[in-house]
Amino acid sequence: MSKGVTPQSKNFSAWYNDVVKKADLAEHGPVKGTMIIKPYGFALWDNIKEALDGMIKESGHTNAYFPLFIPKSFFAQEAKHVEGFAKECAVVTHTRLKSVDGDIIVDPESKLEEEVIVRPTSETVIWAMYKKWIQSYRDLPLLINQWANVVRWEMRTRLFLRTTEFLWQEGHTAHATAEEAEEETLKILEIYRRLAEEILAIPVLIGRKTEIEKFAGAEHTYSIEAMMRDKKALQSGTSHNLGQNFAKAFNVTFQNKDNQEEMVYATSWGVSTRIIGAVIMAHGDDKGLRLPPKVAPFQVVVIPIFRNDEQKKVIVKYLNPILDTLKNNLVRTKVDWREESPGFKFNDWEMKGAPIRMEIGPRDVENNQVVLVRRDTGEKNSINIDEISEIINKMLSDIHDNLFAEATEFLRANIIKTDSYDEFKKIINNGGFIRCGWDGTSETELKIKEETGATTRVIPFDENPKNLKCIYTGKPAKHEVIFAKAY
RNA sequence: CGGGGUGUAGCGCAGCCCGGUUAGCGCACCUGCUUUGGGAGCAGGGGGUCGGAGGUUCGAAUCCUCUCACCCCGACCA
Repeated sequence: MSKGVTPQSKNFSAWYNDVVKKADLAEHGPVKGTMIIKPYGFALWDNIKEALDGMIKESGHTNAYFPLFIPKSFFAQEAKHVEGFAKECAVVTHTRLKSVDGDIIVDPESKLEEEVIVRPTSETVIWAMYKKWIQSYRDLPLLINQWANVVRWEMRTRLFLRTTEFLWQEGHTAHATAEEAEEETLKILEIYRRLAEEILAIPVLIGRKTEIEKFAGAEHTYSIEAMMRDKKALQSGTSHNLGQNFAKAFNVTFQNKDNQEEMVYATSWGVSTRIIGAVIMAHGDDKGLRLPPKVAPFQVVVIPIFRNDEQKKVIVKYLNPILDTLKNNLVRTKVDWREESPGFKFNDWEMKGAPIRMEIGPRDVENNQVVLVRRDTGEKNSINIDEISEIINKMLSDIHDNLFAEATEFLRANIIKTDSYDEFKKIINNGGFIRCGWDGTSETELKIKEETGATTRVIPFDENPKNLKCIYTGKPAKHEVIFAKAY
């Protein structure tokens, strides 16, 4: 096993790092906390992005692009927002370097009058623009999304989960009424749920964030929360109802049908490259990644097996019509012609999580068959090439369903209801989500966090606080909440 | 920012305490032959001046001073 990865059971963190590296997804950049997303990892992101972008557009949003740089003064406008981000902003103070005695230094003469902030998120620039764009109710709703990079100078970073710079989409919408903004916020949350469950095969809990956990500057925040295989939570997408906070901060008003001036209502929402971390940790096993077929860079990886050039020629000839068939069926296929042994390639593609492996050797050519091996179950079958497209399509869909079912069962089995704080502490220690009553106060939340490391993940939509008592204070519960240790 | 640690070949490390010929090892890489249905073998080969600067010394990867970077643990976070 020396060539494999650290087993999950031994050290989940080490397993994660090993897999990211060995599956060739990403590596560290030269500046602390930065990440190089390698071609295989980026192909995965591209597929996720394409799926999400499609859903965002389908629901009436259009893409645009706003600048990376934001004037410092823009951050003065929304107090809570600043408070939330001030401690992690990269600030541009100079615009030039110069060479002094062979050393490169920042040219002091190039100091900027007003420093420029590298966006940690784009609410402020976007709302400064929206002010110009919105005058009438006819300008609303304004439904814009952008794919961008943002920078948050975090203390502790981990590839995909928390990097100094990350990629994401951020949606920013403006509405005429509070109801419409709320509807939008929930509509997006549903898109995120579908992305997680229907595309990535990751079951999620959905609900509202508490005051403490909500976005800086939001009225309230909704999120999708996934359970990783170490039973910790990963917030995988958030949708914020910003109320009129940003409209007030940037003085964005419109005239309604009754000729009255009103403040605009806003939402913002985002999914980042962090979701790749969710894919890794929700499905991966000790052999490596198990990628959901809908986003796997290669859905079928072909391993040709031959002993000499003549056999290779035979395989190529045999393979060509099969590849054509798969291509016509829009199956993403890769033939691994590398000069490595088949055994090496089997392991390598298991590490990389390719959903289906197709082995083709002399035996298969002779019998008009191919060997298919499922990554999720390890199941191995010989099939006749005449049935190849139906079988592969079915298998890809089965793999998705199976990954989802497995993760759903895992989630279900590890959400525990309790009313005992002792049991709460035990469960949090061993890993798992807790569903329990909470008195609704931030004090209680903070104390629990301090004592156990667990935070509230969401107030689930299907909560039922009646007859429940707060897990900590014993007072009547205001809400039923999910507590867990989170990434 | 507090505590701990590490910088020697592309990667992972040994050597350093007790200075001394051409600085080693594993993986990776290159060439050749044999292999190839679960991580191939043998033979040959290329590549580093030891994070940086200064100092001690006949001599420094090794001792001293300064400095830079990164990693791990904490407070903060999608």
